Amino acid sequence: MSRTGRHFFLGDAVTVARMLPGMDIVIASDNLPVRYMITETEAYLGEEDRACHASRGKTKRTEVMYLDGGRLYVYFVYGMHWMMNIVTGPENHPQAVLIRGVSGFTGPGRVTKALGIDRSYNGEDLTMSERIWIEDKGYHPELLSGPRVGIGYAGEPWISKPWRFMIGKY
DNA sequence: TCATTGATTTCA
DNA sequence: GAAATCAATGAT
Repeated sequence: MSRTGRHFFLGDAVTVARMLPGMDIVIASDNLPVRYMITETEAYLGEEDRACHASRGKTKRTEVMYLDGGRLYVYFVYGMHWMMNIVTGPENHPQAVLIRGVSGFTGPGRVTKALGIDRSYNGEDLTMSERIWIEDKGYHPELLSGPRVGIGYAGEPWISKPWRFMIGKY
């Protein structure tokens, strides 16, 4: 059992998004570690990417994405759902990977509900935290990819970028 | 297909 | 300040 360190998260969001499915999120909020295998991710790639929240510059909400990779970017949307993202890339390269699914829970809102993720996890450092981290068990299955969900406002070419990844095969 | 729901952002 | 927006979900 080994916690994934900083180096892994300094890669670009697409690279990290492709590596995460098959890896585990370990959450120890009640002092008892519980593992969930990541099954689906999406990459949001910097200020250029109109679908990325950082495309309109640094704000109070997006500032955590400007730190170096390995931290959580957690935000609230539609008045009811928390979204959990992992910040990637070096400092001042705002990128993140949305966790869309884990074993047993499909959909980003359901994932955060299952894991008990809320605002208190925003900025949490996955390389240091006592309550949440990532482990690589060496399982890296074949992935399917496709366009990201719910970002029609971003326009082309961003709508069509195949930056959604999920475990599966044809 | 529609209602829900409130923080964040944008516009004035 | 007020108005619009929104990485979604569950019910109808």
